[in-house]
Amino acid sequence: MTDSAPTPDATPARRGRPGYDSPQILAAAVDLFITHGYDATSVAAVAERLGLTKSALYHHYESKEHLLSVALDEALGGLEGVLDEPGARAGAAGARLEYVLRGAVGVLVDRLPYVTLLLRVRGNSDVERQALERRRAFDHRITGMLRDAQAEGTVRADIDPSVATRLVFGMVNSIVEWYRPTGPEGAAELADDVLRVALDGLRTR
Amino acid sequence: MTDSAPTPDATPARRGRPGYDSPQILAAAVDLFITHGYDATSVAAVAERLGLTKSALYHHYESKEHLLSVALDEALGGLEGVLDEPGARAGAAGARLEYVLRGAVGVLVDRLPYVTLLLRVRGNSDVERQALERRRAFDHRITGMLRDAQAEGTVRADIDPSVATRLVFGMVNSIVEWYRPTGPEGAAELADDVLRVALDGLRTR
DNA sequence: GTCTATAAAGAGATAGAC
DNA sequence: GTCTATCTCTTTATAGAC
Repeated sequence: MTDSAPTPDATPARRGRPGYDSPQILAAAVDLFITHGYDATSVAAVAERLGLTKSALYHHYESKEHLLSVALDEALGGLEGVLDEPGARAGAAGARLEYVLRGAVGVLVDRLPYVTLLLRVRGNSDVERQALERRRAFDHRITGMLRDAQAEGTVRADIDPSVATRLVFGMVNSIVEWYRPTGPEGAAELADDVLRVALDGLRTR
Repeated sequence: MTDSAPTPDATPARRGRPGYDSPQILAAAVDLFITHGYDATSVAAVAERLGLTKSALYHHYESKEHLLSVALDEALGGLEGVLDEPGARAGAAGARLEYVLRGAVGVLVDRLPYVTLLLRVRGNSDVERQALERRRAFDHRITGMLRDAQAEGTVRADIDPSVATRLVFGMVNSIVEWYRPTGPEGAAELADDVLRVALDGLRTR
């Protein structure tokens, strides 16, 4: 997706040493970043996981931070993509908000490791700060949508729209802490549960 | 709260060098752990923040991990304390659940840095794994409460109690990502907003 | 209770051979 | 595209003086 444009020689049959491509290396790195934390993960550990040396890895990615940057872009691109889909751009604000919530859950599940990594970024470098800035922009667009839904009367107006957005996306984002695609619950059911709680609450009526 | 039992000499008037006590050192360390991440924060950085040398700091805490351990205990003790209060132990399950949710928000706000740190722990050492174990035990007690509330009919039964607990506590926990006590919203108002969304949802009726 | 100095290990990154 | 070897810097932690 990111750097995987085929190189001039299409390497039809692989020979000799493994020969990883960039996405495979990225996936391994992200897995380690999530498990042990970005800072606690050494480049040597990523190389070892792949059965490579550090130097071989540096041939594919110019720095540890470059790995992080590509991974964060994968997550942010997915989330921003939801906002650009027709269902998020046309119709009543309440329906658009529902569409975006469902879409965000979908991206979370589809790109679980990348979004997990994104949600752990705290802004300790330029790469991280730029990612946080894109996250903020995403949040602001949702907040605007929720405010519109309050104005049209489909969402309760007794909560500040910014607080409501943060609470609901806090709930959505927390999915990365426990959801595993191998479990009994599918992505669609998960999204249904999220929408049930977010829109109608836990209380019986 | 943790190590602050007064030492034999009560040091009535301070003389000479700063002379920090353990809680002050802990607070500085936790602040840096949160800002830059535990792994990315060096002991030297903590010492520098306090105007001390590393050696002076090692006189108070035997290791970097000991600082983490005491900080996590501060957060876990607060959360576990809520479950031991009368309001969490007697009455209808729905009311107890509501009490615990409000109490958890209170602890989050009161001990914001410590709980923030707790919520970033991933289990990379014995100290972290023990903290995660205590968090899991806390969650299980809440899940039981929610299941009881479903049985008594005060909480909707069409969502798995474990999923419901995770979603609602995902929302509660996400507060540490943005809430600052200096802002316009007080802890009680925040808890009200959380309960509104968690129990009744965003949708108007 | 704080200091200077240092040990020992590991980090990110590069050079240059194959 | 991968290797070995190495550079330089930072890390946690300790020794021992004051």
